Amino acid sequence: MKIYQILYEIYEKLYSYFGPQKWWPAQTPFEVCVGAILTQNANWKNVKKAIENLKNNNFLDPVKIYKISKDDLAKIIKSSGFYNLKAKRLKEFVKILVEEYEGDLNKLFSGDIYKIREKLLSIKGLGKETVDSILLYAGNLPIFVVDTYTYRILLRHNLIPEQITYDEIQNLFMEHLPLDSRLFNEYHALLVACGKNFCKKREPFCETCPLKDL
DNA sequence: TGCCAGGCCGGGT
DNA sequence: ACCCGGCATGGC
Repeated sequence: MKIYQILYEIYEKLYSYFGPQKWWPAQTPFEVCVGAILTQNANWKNVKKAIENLKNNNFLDPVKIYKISKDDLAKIIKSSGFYNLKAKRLKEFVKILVEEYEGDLNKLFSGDIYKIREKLLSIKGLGKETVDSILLYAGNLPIFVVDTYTYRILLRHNLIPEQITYDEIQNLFMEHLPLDSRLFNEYHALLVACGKNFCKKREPFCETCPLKDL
């Protein structure tokens, strides 16, 4: 069985089980960026509250976040957890966005995708998953997002070794699938759906998972 | 009710 | 080059 066949089989099974996921759950590209930072090791429901709180206070805007103090911002995003850290990270992000791209995500996203990726990765507090989420879901650029669910699901089906790196998993998808942002968008979202509903931590294998007969 | 969530960084070995 | 503790809330 070829790798790409397995990857397609996973996709097909998840898609027919869960249906289209319509990701990212946000109304604007900037909201995607904020969500990507706030969701670092956090429950999405808590992140949603934090984003709602930003909206209600009229702070879901690059320049507004640029100007507000870190401590005030931290209070608004409290429910997302690690709020002091994340307030700092959000401000680091908008600092670059405002000072170097006129606060315009379209300017940030124009040019070579890997140059943009390096630029974003140079911002303290933005790691690979956060940056790739921003590129794919805010920028609509064809990069595959790897997260803990991706790793856990592949590992549980013995498709990868335990000590594999982020880049290796990402390459697995990107070298064997067409570089299509719509496909990558849906695929990652489906893996998250599967991880949230079935492939839980601590359970050895899930008998009701749509991927059980892989 | 404890464990976990759509990570990342910095310091120690 | 790895490994680990710290960061923190709220859902279930």
